[in-house]
Amino acid sequence: MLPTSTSTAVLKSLLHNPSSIRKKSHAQQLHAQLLKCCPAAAAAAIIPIYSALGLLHEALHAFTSLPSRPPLAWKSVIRCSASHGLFHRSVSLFVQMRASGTPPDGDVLPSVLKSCAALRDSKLGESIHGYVVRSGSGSDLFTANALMNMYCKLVDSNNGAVSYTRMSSRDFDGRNSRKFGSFADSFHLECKPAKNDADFDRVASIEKVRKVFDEMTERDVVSWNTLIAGCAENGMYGDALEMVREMGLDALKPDSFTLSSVLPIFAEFVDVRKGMEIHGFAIRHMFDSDVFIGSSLIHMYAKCTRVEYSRRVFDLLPKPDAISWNSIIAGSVQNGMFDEGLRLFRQMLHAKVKPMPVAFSSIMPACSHLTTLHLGKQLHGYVIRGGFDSNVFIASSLVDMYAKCGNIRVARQVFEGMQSPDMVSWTAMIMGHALHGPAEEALALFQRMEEENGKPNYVAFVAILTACSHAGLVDEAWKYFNSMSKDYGIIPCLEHYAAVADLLGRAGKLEEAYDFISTMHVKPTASVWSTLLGACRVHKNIKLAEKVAEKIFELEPKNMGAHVLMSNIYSAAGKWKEAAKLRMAMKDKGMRKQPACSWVEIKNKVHAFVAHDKSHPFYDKISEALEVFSEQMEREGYVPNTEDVLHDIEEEQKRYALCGHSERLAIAFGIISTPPGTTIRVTKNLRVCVDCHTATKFISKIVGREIVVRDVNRFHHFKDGMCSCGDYW
DNA sequence: TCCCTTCAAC
Repeated sequence: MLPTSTSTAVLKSLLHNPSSIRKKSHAQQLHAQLLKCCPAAAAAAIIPIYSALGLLHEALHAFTSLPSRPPLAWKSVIRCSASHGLFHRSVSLFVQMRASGTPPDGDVLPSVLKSCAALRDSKLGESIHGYVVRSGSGSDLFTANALMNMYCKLVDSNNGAVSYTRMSSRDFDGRNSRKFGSFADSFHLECKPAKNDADFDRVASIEKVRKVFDEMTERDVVSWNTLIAGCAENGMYGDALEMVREMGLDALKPDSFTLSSVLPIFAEFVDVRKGMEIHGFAIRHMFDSDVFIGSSLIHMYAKCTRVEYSRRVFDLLPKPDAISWNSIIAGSVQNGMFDEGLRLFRQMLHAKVKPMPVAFSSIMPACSHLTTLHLGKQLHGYVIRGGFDSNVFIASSLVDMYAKCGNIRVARQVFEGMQSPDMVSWTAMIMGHALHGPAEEALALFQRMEEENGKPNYVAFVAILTACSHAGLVDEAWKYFNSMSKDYGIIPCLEHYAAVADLLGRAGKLEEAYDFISTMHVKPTASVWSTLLGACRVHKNIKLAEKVAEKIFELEPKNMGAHVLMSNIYSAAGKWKEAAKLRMAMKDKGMRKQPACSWVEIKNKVHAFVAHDKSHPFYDKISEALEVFSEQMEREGYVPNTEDVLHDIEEEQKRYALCGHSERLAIAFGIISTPPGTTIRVTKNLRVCVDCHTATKFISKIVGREIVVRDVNRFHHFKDGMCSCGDYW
């Protein structure tokens, strides 16, 4: 507390030593006393103090009361605005400052440049750069660093059509460095040169950064870090790592900023060995409790599927911040630990850490995967209350969540409500329509996207090809597949090939699919072959199936799906001996068939049903309802399709077997547990069988309900006896 | 003045 009355001498000494004032109340008292003793000079004297304390409101208030504004007052409010994230204000104050004839200097330019960077305003940025050069501030270290940072941020990040060549760990080649031993060894990574226009744009922009850097007469660790981060963020990984070594030659040690810029590179390239070396370096230099490094390490380990290490790093952080929480949540979700992700999210809220907007897009996929619409809706509520709903990332993940949880209408509503959807939003929506059908919606949206949003990226093509595949649109698919590389310069990757191969197979063009897969430019995976094996079953081609199965067993000798499919193919053809042989082989290899399971969400609770499971407390009621449905269905012309029942048993038993299918139980339970007219949403871990598909169509008509079934591949919307998949799946 | 985290994927 200051004395109530301070002598002019004390006031003067306080003003000369403003860092001694650390509290808002002290600054305000000082201000009051200044106003009393020398009102004319009070405002000008107090502004730098308010600014230094981050009291923007007070500083601006004093600033507006000033009739004439000294340079220090201008600088203070400009810097304070920038540090509060008020970049527009900071820049407009700078413009006013110049108009007033006050000459800016190296003290203020860095924050102005930072504001330009944050505003992604390249025109403004370049004009400020011009000013920097003219005013001779270009040689100022801080200004030059800020200038580099600005150009890093101005690199066109709008173009999503970039796909970098990923490399495996064997492409790393350790090289010795005198200064940092094994740490510097980590920084050898050759990257393939940039391939497409977007890459060239980025490289060209980084050149501007490089030019500023090269012309600097004096460089510090920040200069190097800025350049390294700029390269790393723009995919120039090799250059980034090379520069870490170069900075060592400049006798500068990488610091925690350097490490957190390069760690994502090893995350991106999934090289846990190199990542661990950096972890070791961080520990030796006591950087490991740094939240920035911690978050990068969590991310890196998660990317390398070592979530348990991520968890250890997280647990050792003394004070995890919102970003560290988000990293561990995202890492868990991305590694399929959805429940764990949700648990951590709740824990974060419990720890009174305010989730940052991105946390919602990290956790939302957990709801999408678990099909827990009620949780997704809760999160949506939280998002709206937090005012995050205009955030494009969050809106995109909401679109995805609603689509994956079966509510394509709300997904579309959220999408249409977006101010400026980006490529991800469009892609999520197109994928949503691809999964739900009809495919025409997806095709129309793709066209709209090309008109409104410009170039589709490679994921957008995955989405549109998936849509074609789900609807059997062979010609359209070829059109997109060809135009992808011809018109957009996107090299097809496994997902594109997989979609086309899947489509050819479903359309019965089995040989064509086989040739396509055999000659594609990417090594086919077992899952690609598996789609063809599935097609062989549908189209009853045993010979090709055997050939395909062999390919799969070569790649994955214990592939469960392929064993089951192949054994079913034999059974369907009456080749019981071969089927039995395969089953025996599975037993010998210690493989167990995945049980069919379906889930239905009733009153915010998820109920699970395993085929023929009688343990549900309402089993009798469910069974009774199914019998009633069966009678009505047969009156309406339903004929059981027992083809999918592959056991060597009597027809009557087969019919009984069908009624025990898990989705049938889940649907029946949904109907008897909800008021008339309620939509039933069921998720199944396998594909729906032909008979259940037919039966569900009848049931939807009989009970007048919409029934939405999500199987491993897509959604089926049953309504009035029809299905949105058009019976093609 | 610099660094970290985020979406879409048969």
